[in-house]
Amino acid sequence: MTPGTISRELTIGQLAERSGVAPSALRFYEESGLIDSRRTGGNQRRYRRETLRRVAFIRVSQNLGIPLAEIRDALSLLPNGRTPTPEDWAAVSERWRGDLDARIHQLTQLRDHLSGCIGCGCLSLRDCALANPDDALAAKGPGARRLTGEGAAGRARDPEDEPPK
Amino acid sequence: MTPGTISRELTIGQLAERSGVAPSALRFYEESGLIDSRRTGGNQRRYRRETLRRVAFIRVSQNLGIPLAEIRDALSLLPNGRTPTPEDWAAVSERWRGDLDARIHQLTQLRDHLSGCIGCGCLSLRDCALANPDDALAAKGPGARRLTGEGAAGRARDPEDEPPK
DNA sequence: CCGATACCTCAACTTCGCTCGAAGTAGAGC
DNA sequence: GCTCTACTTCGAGCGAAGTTGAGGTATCGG
Repeated sequence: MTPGTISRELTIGQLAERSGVAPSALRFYEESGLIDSRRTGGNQRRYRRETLRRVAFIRVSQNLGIPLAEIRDALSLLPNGRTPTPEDWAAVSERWRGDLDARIHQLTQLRDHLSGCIGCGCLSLRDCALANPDDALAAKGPGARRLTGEGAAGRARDPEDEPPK
Repeated sequence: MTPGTISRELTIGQLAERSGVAPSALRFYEESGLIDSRRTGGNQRRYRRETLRRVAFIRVSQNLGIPLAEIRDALSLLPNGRTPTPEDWAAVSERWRGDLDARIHQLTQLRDHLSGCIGCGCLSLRDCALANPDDALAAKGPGARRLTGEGAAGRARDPEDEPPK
């Protein structure tokens, strides 16, 4: 390589270090179709620098509680071939906006009512939307728990269950 | 049973129906020390009605992304023997307050900056706190993913990775 | 008193998101 | 050319949060 031309590609170790994601996880992401790489003559992975951005997006999204499969779908909106522009990224991010809004709303409600609600009998839920994961968001909310659809924690109001005092 | 004296206890089926949580899950919670029951002569479970409230709390907390082990710890603050008062519940709920506040803050930041941030290079993170799960909350944030400590998604800023256009 | 339905235990299996180890190969520095 | 480290694949295992099924027992309504 001529001087001044630094390698614009990353090895898996470099990508791991810079993204803070373990090589094993990166291989796993690749296997799952979230990122891709080209191979050297000796079968080693080389990543475009842009992949750093992809990995960052993946971690942020995971943090949001979105499963990898869904993140993969979102990433598939990015152009292949061409390096994504800020506009491309904005379009992808837009996907989470609704989730994000709903989730913030839900958590805010929860914060403002949780303590009182549990004690008072409201958290026997039903109308109290707090614990109510019937909306799509809550179901996909935090994490790998694909609460298997169906009204989890619904209809629990119990007139006979009034706390003492 | 004398008429007028309705059974104040619930079978597992009744608890399941009213809480929206499957019997298998309730047995699992019991095994994990989150709820308890007395047994009939024939070895069947009978739950105090108060358990409904406990289960509701469990689901709400899970929804927050808190693992069962931690929920168990929180629930252990409730008095044993005596039926919890609203004040008891408030104390338990107080435990999540910090998490809740931090999480809301994080998601709000994310919402307000996500699109721009990813495209602009900021989401190569480091200073941009958005994807940064170094704080305790994010780690325990969504779900069963105990991101194994260590700065996941840190130091990824790359001056050489400027998007085109 | 009988039968239907709901319950019991226990072990095995599932999904997600990885990690670990073994056995072997590539590539960079001296 | 040699060595050392970083890489490769593959299969197994893990932890969380349950579900499923087999084989057996309670309890309730008629």
